[in-house]
Amino acid sequence: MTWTDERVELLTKLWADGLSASQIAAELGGVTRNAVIGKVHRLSLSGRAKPASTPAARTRKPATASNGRSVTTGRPNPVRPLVAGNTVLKPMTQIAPEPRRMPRPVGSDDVVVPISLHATILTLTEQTCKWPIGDPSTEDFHFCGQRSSSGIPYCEYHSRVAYQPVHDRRQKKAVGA
DNA sequence: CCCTGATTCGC
DNA sequence: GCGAATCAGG
Repeated sequence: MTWTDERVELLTKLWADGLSASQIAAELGGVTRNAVIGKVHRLSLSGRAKPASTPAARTRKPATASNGRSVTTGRPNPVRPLVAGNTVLKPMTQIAPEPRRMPRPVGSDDVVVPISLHATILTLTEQTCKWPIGDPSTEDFHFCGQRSSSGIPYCEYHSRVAYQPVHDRRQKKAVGA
C-alpha cells in the first residue's frame, strides 16, 4: 500500500482527531498500526496536541548488536503534558463528595444489562463490543466496550441480543438445566 | 491479557 | 521512505 496524498490526508485528519494508530490503520486498510505510527513520525505530527518540544535522547540499539542486550534504560524524558482529551473545560466544579451514584439527568432507558465499560468511539477497536448504550445525542452515550470474540462486533451477551436465533425452534429437547 | 505510542533499523 | 520488530508503559 502506498501513501497516496489522500491517504496521508486522511491519516493526518484521523490522527488529529485523536484516533489511535490501530484505529487509523483499520480505517485506512492495508496497513498496520506500526505503519501508521511510522508515517505519523515521518510526517512529524506526533505528539498530537503538544507544541512543547521534546528532544528525547534515545540511545538504544538492541537490534543487531553482537552482545547481549544493553540495559541502558535511561529515561531522561518523563515530562508528558498530555492534552489529548478535548473535553469541555469546566472552570468551576463543585466537588461532589458522593462517589456512589451518578444522577441520571438523561432519561435514558436502562438498557445496560452487562457491566458496561464507558467505551467511547475512541476506545473502540475491532475487538470491543460496539453495542451502543444510551442516546447518541447525549453525553451519556457510550458503547459496551466489552471484549468480543474475533470478528464479532459485539460481546457475547450483545451478540445474542443482536443475532437472535430465529431458527432452532424445532429442536428444543433434552436441555437439562 | 488487552491496549497505547515511540524508536530503531533492515529493507 | 517504509514498516516490522521491539520497547516501554497503561
